[in-house]
Amino acid sequence: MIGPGIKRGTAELAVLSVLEDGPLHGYEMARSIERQTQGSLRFTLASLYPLLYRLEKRGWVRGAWETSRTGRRRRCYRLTSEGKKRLSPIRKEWAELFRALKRLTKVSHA
Amino acid sequence: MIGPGIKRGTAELAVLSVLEDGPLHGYEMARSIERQTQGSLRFTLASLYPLLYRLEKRGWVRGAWETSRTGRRRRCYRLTSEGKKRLSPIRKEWAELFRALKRLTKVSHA
DNA sequence: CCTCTATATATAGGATGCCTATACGTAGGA
DNA sequence: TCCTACGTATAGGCATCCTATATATAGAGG
Repeated sequence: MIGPGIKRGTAELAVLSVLEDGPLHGYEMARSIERQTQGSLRFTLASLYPLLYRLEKRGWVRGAWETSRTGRRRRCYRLTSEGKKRLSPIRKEWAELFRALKRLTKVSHA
Repeated sequence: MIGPGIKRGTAELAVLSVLEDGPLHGYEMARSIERQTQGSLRFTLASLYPLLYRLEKRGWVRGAWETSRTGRRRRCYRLTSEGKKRLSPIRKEWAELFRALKRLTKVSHA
């Protein structure tokens, strides 16, 4: 049974997924998601930041302030081992949603 | 670019899809969606009815009161030609979301 | 007869997640 | 000087889903 949260949480899956490939700060995450999906999926920073705070509060990601060469302060997030562990069932839930919608309708998934 | 609405509207796609196979009343829609997805996707009637009113207001479905043999009154909804026309781009948008998430993460879609 | 379950529609109220708008601030090019 | 890119942060709004509740008929079992 797919929970209610899954039908929304696209951003959560996206963020955890890009963080799996290595630490990133918020601004770069948004860019990375947009680039990797060729512009299909975009999130505003205003939705990403609160999401990152939630994820950090849960212990799925950990943020650390750093200062770039140019002296700009930014918060670099990395996936925790807890977060890595949680990603797998989330992916399974999404796969289930895909299967369900595929059965119900005729959404191609090429 | 995937619109903001698409990341939710699972119910909309589901309802329009089951109505494509023939007219149904609300209660039966919920059963049909659950059955066709083998229980993976369920909606409460409390979310389906308001959705049907919205769809009817847009002219995508049309509801008609009918009385069953047993004398029970119920509202039978059918997909309008307008609704049929709208279903196709919605499916395309979902397919795009699937592709995007597939690229981003490693959601299997078997 | 009474109660329980299935059928059937309807609305109120709440939670959540994403949005726009706005704010603050640095760096670099025109 | 102004504009764009970079970078984080919060307030306020809206849509969609949820739970809870109301109403009402049909049929089965006690």
